[in-house]
Parts: sequence; C-alpha cells; structure tokens
Amino acid sequence: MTASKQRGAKAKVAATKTSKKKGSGKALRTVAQPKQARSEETLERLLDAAESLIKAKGLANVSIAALARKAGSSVGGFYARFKDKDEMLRTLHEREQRRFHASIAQLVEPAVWADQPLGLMIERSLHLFFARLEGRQKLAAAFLESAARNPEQWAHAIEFRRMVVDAFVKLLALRKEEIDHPDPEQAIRFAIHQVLATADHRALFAHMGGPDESHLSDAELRDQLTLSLCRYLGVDRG
Amino acid sequence: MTASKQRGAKAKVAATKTSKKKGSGKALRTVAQPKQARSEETLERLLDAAESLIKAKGLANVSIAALARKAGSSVGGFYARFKDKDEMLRTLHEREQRRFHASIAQLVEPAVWADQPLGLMIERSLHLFFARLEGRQKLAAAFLESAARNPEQWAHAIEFRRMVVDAFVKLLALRKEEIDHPDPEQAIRFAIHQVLATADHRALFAHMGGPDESHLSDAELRDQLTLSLCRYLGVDRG
DNA sequence: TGTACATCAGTGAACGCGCGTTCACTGATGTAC
DNA sequence: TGTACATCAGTGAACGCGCGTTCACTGATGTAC
Repeated sequence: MTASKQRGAKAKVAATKTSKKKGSGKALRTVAQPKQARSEETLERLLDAAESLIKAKGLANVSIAALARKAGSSVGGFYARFKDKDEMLRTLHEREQRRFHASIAQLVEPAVWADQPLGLMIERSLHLFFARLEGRQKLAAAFLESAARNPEQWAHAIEFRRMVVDAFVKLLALRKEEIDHPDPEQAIRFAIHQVLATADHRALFAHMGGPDESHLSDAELRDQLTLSLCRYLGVDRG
Repeated sequence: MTASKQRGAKAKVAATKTSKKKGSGKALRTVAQPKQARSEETLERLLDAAESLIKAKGLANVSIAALARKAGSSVGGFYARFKDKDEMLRTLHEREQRRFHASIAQLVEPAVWADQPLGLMIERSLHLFFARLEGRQKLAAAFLESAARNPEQWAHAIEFRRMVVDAFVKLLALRKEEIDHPDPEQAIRFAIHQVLATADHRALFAHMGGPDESHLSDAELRDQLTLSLCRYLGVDRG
C-alpha cells in the first residue's frame, strides 16, 4: 500500500517531465541518470554484455533475460537503466560511434597524408577502414537492422553516417586537382558511398556460412575496391 | 470421434512419407500437391496477396491472418497449401526467380550485343537491370531478410545469385580483349559483385524515408556506377 | 559515532501481446455402381 | 441420371510459445540530527 503510493507519486513526476515530448496516453517512465557509481557500472556491464552477445549470436538471438544474466544483473535491473530495448541499442550505438569516431579521427587528419599521392592515400585509408571494421560486422548489422525498424534509430544512424561521409569528403576535396572527373564533388561522394555500401553489405551477409556468391576474399574485395576507386577518380597508380 | 480417427490415420501416412527427410520428433505434415484447379487458384491468390502486402508494408508487417484475408482465403486455407510461412516465402521466391530469369534472359544473350562496344553494353545492361528492379525493393529485402535467418532460403538465394552472376560473367568474358585489367576474370566478378551489392543496398535502405546519406539520386547512382565500372575495367568511353 | 529515514539500485516471478500454428468441423468435388 | 461415399478444400476460434515489460518487494547507500 505504502510502496504503491510512493511509486504512483514518482510516476506522476516522471510523466510531467516528459509529457511534452510524447503525447502518448501512457505515462512514460523516464530513466533517471545514475545517482551512484554502482549503477553506472551496471549500465556499462549491460552494454558490454549486449555487445558481446550480439557479436556472438546476432541481435535477433539476444533476449533481455539472457543479456541481464550475462551482465550479472537482472531483468528489472536492465529496465532501471533503460526505458526499453531500443533505448539500450541507441545507447550502445552512441558508445560505438564515439569509439569509432576516435579511431578514424586520425585517419581523416590532412596532416597525416601531406605529400602522399592520392592513390596511396586511398589505398591506406581503405586498409585501415576495413581493418577497423573487422570483427564488428554483427554489431553493425544489429544497428542497421534496428535502424530499419525504428525511425529514431534511423535518424541517429543517418547523422553518424553523414559525419563520416563529410569527414572523408573534406579530406578528399583537398586533392581535387588530382581527380579526373567532370564533377569531382559528386565523384567523391559516390566513391565514399561505394565504400560504405560495400562495408554494409559485408556486415549483413559476410557472416553467413557457405561460399559467398562472388569468389572474392575480403582482402581481394578490398584491393579491387581500391583499384576501382582509383580508376574511377582518375587517380594515378593503378 | 470418427473425424479424429481419420485424421490420425492420415497423419501417420504423411509421417511415413517424409520420415526420411527430417528426423524430427513431430510427424511433419506434408502439403499435398493441389488435386483440384480450385486449390491451385487459391495458392496463386495467396502468393499474389503475399507479394502485394510485402511490397506495401514490408515482410515484418505481414501476418498470416492478414495475408489470408487479403487473398480471400483463411488461415487454415493457407496451411493447407504451405507447411509454414517459410515454405510460402520460398515458393514466392521461386516464382519471382522464374519471372526475373525470364526478363534478364534476353539481357545476357550475346547476339543482342554483337558489334556494340563494351562500354555501351555495360551502360545499357545496367539501365535495364535497375529498371527491372524498380518497385521490387521491398520484395527483394524480404527475401534477403528471410534468407539471413533460414539456411534453406539462404541456399536458394545463393544458387539463384550464382546463376545471375555466371550469366553475366559468361557474357562479359566474351569481351575479355576489350578489358584492361591484370586479371580480367577477377575484374568481371568484382564488377558484377559491385552491381549486385549496390542493388541489395538500395533494396534494403532506399525505401526508408528521409534524405539518403549520399546526395545521389537513383539515376545518378546508376550512372556513376556505370562510369565506375567502365573505368575500372579499362573500357573505352569515359 | 550511532540511529532513523529517505532514496537509489536491484530482483525475478508474473503478465500480456502478437503471431504462427493447430484442429475439430463444414462445405465442395469427384467417383463407383 | 441418381445416390452413397471418399477425398479434397476451406473455416476460424483456440492454443501456445517467445519475449519484452511490469511490479511488488528486498537490499544498499546516503543524509540528517
């Protein structure tokens, strides 16, 4: 009786806080920021568990119960940290984005490539880019899948993608003169699109057993993509 | 009482017929070939309903009940024709394959391209190929999704893909001399892989609302892909 | 330093929903005599 | 041509399973005096 009264009051406050965001009938529960170090750690363990389970089994085969167990927590513990499964995925995505961003930030640093011919730059960038993706395909697939269903996730994914694209566009645009194409801007965007699309394709299908439809190994695919981009952009070396 | 006895006997027979295929504990029901024109028509209507609903709402939002209703049939009617949802999808896939095959058969006919420069051939092939895909993205996405979950579907998809790839490889291999690449065979396979991957990518993501991450329209994408392939293969016409 | 009380964090059984699948039954079509 | 019977085709309410989510409760941590 007492407990339920307290809960009721709390829920009301939460509902007031979020009522402007979503006009849904239900009073949405807002998950509070962790107030103790303990809960911060639990949150991190939940994200770690999600990441490792998704990598191992794919998003579709990961349940909240299994995830919580793996994290040494409980189902209720999970929902104390996240409003729902989607919010957890979004949080995980943000963490992954931060890490990914950090690891490619150096890659798009113009100073690194000073004096290097564009062809070499492309080759080495692709090498590092695909190396960074190694072992994270299932994770990427999970984000792509959930983005396909959830508009909010989709917006996040688009935004991140745009950031990556823009960073590379900016880097390549500095070398416009070395590009032989009627519309260098468009060419750069298409080239980057091809790289990301190839990565997506790999993420979504490479993990499947059995022989791939093309007789190309990952390394061959990467190298041919490099060659393809160089020739498409009209860059020397090739 | 009488009815259930009959059903029991029938189930036993069915189990005997299929017992060698799958050793599962349950006696699997085998769906008989239609014995009357009526049921053949129902089957076709079910496939049509599935196709149109998938195109309209995507696989994830199509339930058996809705599908059966749309076909003017019933849930039980559905299960009289298909063992389960997967078998229906496989059947639909086969029908789509047959149609697709028919419509590209002319495309890979060497006689059609006799005396045409390779560059033009690539341009026109891509044009026709992507035109043929128009409006079927959701359907393709449905097959890709279900193939990702179901090994049997995956095998079917791979087999079909291999057929398409081989047909184009054979066509392009006739023009090896016009290709400037250290390993023309590999180059051809990569080129075709790029085309199919681009089509897959489009199928899986293009239907989403909002601006695409690359600032490329479908037509631009196709044209740049054409240019990219021509340059990659070292084909004249730039 | 100790005690009372409030708030935060965590637990896990139970709930509920969607949806694929089953099943007892009715109607339609074909076949034998 | 008509009648009896078997098989095929179709119906839709009910079942069941998986899984995300809730909720009444217990334990842990922090704070006031």
